[in-house]
Amino acid sequence: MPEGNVVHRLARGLRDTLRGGPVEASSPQGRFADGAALIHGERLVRSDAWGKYLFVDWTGGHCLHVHLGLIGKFRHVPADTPPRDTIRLRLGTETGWWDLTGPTRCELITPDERAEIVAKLGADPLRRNPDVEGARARFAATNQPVGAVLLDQSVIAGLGNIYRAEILFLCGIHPERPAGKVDDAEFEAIWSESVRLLRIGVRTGRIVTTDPAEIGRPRSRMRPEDTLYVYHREHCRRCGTPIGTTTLAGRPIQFCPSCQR
DNA sequence: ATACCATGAACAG
DNA sequence: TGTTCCTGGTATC
Repeated sequence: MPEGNVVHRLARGLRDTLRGGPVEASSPQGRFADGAALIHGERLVRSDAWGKYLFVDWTGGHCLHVHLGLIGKFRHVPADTPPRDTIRLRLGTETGWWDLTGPTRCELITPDERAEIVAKLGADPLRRNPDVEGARARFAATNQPVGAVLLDQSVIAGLGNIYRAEILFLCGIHPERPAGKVDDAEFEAIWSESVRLLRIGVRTGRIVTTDPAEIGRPRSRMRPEDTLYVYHREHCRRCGTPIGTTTLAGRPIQFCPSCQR
């Protein structure tokens, strides 16, 4: 269940473990047998994440496009792990396997198709030159609730349901506020928190938004129930106020009625 | 054994 | 806005 941090971490993991040797590719489930056959024996050239989209380029010119969707996983497992029949794609070298299950998309695409996907994505806080001004302009131009805009991948790419709730909490902004009424300082805070939190998410491999000083232990040793302020909580982790829930962009979002205005 | 739910998004209407 | 797809851990019988 991935937000941008997971996909960027994945891109890095594939790069680090598959680089060099020819890859062994198969589709135990069968639904990607043709694609796996085309990748089989090739070498990884590039592994790249844009928001929640993963692109892996191979010698021979094939580009593998993977989107994990809500339930997809791409796990690094030991070389002796038996293949389950739900594995859409298995990639590996002697060091171990990468098993892909439950993706929304797993396909080989052309450079043009890749460019079309990337063109639709907004500023990715984890990439080099994100279009922050574009995101700012989109905020200013809409009266959609800010909580809905944060899920729109064409504005900011990589945030999901957990990050949107936590970022708005940290910025003290009520999710139903129209994005157009977010002022400049608040937009800057939303952006800088997106960058900060996603980076922590890539580094640690999980979403931790709470302040280690506030919790009293380092992120690496935080209990799961202490890692978030509002998402899926009964009470605000900071002030104890009962959490409110509303639905934005078709999905539930939690907020603290006391901390967020 | 079965039901339900989840960090997503494409598609229909 | 609602429906659909994909998997697997947990809850419930």
